[in-house]
Amino acid sequence: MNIREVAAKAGYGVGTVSRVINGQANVSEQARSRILAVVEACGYEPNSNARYLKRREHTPVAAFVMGTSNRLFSDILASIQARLEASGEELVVTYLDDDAQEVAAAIAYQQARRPKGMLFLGGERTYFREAFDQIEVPSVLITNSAAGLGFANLSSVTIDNEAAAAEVIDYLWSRGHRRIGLLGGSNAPEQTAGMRLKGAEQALRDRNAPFDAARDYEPCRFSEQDGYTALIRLLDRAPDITAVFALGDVIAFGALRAAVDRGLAVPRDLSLVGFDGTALAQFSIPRITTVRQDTEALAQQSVELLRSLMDAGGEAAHTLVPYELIAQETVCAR
Amino acid sequence: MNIREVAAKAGYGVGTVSRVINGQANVSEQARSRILAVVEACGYEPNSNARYLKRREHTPVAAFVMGTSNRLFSDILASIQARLEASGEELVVTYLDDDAQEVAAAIAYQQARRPKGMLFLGGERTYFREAFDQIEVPSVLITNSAAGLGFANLSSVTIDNEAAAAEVIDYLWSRGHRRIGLLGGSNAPEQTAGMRLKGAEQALRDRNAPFDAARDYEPCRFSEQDGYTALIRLLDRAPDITAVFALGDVIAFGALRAAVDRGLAVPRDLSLVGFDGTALAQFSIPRITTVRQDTEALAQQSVELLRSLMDAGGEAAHTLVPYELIAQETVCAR
DNA sequence: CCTGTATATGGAAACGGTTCCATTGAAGTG
DNA sequence: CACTTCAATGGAACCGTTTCCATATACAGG
Repeated sequence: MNIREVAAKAGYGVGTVSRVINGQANVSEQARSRILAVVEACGYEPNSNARYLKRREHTPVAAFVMGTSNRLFSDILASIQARLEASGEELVVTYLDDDAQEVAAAIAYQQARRPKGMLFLGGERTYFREAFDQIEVPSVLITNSAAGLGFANLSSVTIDNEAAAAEVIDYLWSRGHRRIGLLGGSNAPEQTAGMRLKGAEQALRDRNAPFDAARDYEPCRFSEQDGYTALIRLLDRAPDITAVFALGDVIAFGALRAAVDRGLAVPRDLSLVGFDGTALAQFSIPRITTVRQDTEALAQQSVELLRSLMDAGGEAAHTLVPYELIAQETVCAR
Repeated sequence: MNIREVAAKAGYGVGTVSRVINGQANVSEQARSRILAVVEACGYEPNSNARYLKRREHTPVAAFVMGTSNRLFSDILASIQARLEASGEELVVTYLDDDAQEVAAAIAYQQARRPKGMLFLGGERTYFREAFDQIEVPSVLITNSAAGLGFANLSSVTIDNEAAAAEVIDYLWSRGHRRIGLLGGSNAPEQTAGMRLKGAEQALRDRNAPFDAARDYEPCRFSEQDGYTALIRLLDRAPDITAVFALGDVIAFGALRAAVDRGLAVPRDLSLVGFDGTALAQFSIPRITTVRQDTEALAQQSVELLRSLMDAGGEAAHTLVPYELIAQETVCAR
């Protein structure tokens, strides 16, 4: 069933049918209803390839997810998907390891099909600047800030990671912790973990805390296994820390396990704070004190922003959404 | 840049260029290398819409994920994605709640674009039979068996859920547990949880265990929150159970939290077994005894099966992959 | 040298939409 | 009534591929 058959059945020309389908003006009420009746009866669906070919648009919105382990991203993604679908847009998702070559190749691959827009969830490496150089369509980084990157096509929707991290340090400090370890992310300064790191370090410096990044900070990827290994390494190097701030819940979850395996009771022997506010923190034993990111708000803002960029164009924008420190069971006073 | 420009630049006709790009025979070595050089130099990428339009194929493989909370699915999905990409295929992922209307609509929507094939991850409801009625392209259920459904287009790749569940019961029984509660899934008999339920019930009956489904089984969705609530309800009803078999790790994770909140020590007061072998079970405190599904094998078999169905057609097939009971820390002897 | 077969190539047609231009008829205007 | 304007419509051309058919060239066998 194609548009010419529909036109023949309805007794109109293909042009009129096309106008009806796309809701354009200059169609009589009679033509509209007659054509819609035929469309309905035949279950006709326009061929999206032909449509996109002619419109010279391409594949739908492309999303890239860096790292599969991060529950936060599944939650956000599901919400984004629902929102796009509500307005009849498709989403093509690519899962990636946080690896330079792979990311660059995937972006190139997707962009060759000229998507209307792209979304990026997560990613921590410094290669970002380079991989992003090739981006030509409106794109939104989610949970990663693009504010400092200065690309005209790169918008972002995040929480204020720096402030949130400072708040975590403030919280730990007020509970008497002085020697605080940091866990997770890379040292790519513009990316999510980098911002959290920066906020935390600054807060520690502001209080003249004895913080030495080389000793008290252990970078790692966002997965339970990496969090586990990282805490072991951190404790070997800095056994006198009384609290650990893990820059993500998955990391904190792995670290919690590592602490217990080392015979440390949490929070009695070691306090722990996570980040993201996922189910992991909410249901683990003990419940992990964390910073909740509003996944719904992140999804909503991203979609809204991307749509306005795709439809109307305009400058890249950088939106902040609220966060909230959730005090649970993995921090105690010293 | 389109194929005609490439042809002109290389000094050949469009037919030859097309043959080169698609790796077909009857092209001279000289033509091939000359054309490939031009393609390389211009960064030419075939327009996928035009290609699909002409080939009368449509959108790429469509995947449906029921429920966002299941970590198992993220893992499998990432692996599938990588495998499809390796052979130049795209994957369009739709996340869905496990809700009848939504699922039916999403299938209809995707199928209207005539994908080459479809993949389904999870899903527990009885509506499946009806929603699947409309499926016209080769499709593979992953972790859900389609063997009993009898649809010609519906293949499946799963573990033997019935046997695995029986093995869990066997394990608990051998540790002295007689009153065993079951948690999770719906009572849709053909679906994943249904098969596990059936296997577990049968194993209990085989041993003349005092199992009463109405009392000792509490259905729930695959999320931590649902697992939490479900265990509370189960314990209210059947406080004398000594072990709980949760039909998924997310459920077990939530249930573990619920047990602790009720003041029950796991495993001393209550033993717990999960299912899936995700990071949740591996890192939780205590580590949850579970059945590991080989996500790589599931992904590999699914892709292989789907590809052969898409390329060569043929009968629906039902593949089993191995599983493994992993005894960890949430079961103790009675 | 002629014919037959295999290989290499060019190019038109077709896939199913959208869009633009031409045409028609009706309504509005002086 | 002649002339303009405008809404409604039809249909050809085009988007960028693939594919099929026609043609050209090479080479083998008789």
